[in-house]
Amino acid sequence: MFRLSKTTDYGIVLMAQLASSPDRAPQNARELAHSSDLPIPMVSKILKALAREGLLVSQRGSKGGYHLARLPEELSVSEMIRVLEGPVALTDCAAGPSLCAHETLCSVREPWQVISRVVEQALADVTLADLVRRRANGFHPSLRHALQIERNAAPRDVRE
Amino acid sequence: MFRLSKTTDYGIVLMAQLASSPDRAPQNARELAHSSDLPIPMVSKILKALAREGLLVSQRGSKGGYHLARLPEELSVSEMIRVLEGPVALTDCAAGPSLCAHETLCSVREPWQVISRVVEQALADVTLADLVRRRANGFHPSLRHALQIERNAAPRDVRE
DNA sequence: ATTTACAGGACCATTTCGGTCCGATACCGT
DNA sequence: ACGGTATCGGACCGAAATGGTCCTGTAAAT
Repeated sequence: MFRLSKTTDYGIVLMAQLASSPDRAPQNARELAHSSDLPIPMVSKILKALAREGLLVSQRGSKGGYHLARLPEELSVSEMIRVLEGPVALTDCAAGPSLCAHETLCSVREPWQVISRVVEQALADVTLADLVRRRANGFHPSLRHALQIERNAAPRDVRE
Repeated sequence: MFRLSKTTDYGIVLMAQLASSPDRAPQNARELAHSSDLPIPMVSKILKALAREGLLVSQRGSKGGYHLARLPEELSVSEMIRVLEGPVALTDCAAGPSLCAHETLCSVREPWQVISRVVEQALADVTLADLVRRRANGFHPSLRHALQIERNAAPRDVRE
């Protein structure tokens, strides 16, 4: 259905939760599960993955928990997705060579690579810090194009 | 895994196949299956869906087949995806209201809507005609940003 | 009338996804 | 040193989506 998996979705919400904590103190799975209204085992599993991949730092034992491994400004949405979901690519052939049997004779492969790169770039232009800002004003300049359209409420290509 | 489904992938390949046919004569499922090296039943199923949704026009009977309902220049990738896969949105909450139980208290919902719109815009800027061009030079101006990066081979955000 | 080809389904196997649970290990406070 | 907490790593499971096939009916051309 072309959605991010729940795991990724929740993962980013959790990262945002951590980023918006005022004192940036470590939070444990139970606290995060409570504040984001998600089941604890799920939250725990996702946090483990994020820590294993180096986006979070874990602290075991009593008074333990997780905190961000980097500043929210230094962490792009594209990277969070890549870590939880794999390389950003709309098709297998755009992710890497020899993943699709038809790639030698397929004419749309190159375009897919370009499109995937455009999408990735858009996701790379949004940081975790942007996500926790109250409004969308601080987004990267390259997103102004789409934001403009949104503000003017004059979509060009919405036929449904 | 954040990929388009095979159905959508194949569907777009088939559309490209139809668009690149020189005389734009209707082609039947068997021909298309052969030229794209995909199983006939699968191709048939996808073509039916595309016709039902109005992207293709079907002609029954002998000498029948499918042809494009619109000019390749007038058909965006975003629309093909929307037809085969549903609305372009990275999360449920970005697709529409009341699809996610947490949407009232979730802080990242607005950003997701913006991001989804950016992605959709990128996909809307590529047409079927672009896909069948031999090179990617003719893409929409708003994609130059990413294309530049590709040409210069100086990616900013590739840590893997 | 016969042949061709789409239309609309039902149908199925396999994988993925969302979610849970457990034993082991590490850390803190007393 | 000990007990309480909390993460770590992994197995595990049911349900749903995915990829793919097949069959019956109907429209069109010769």
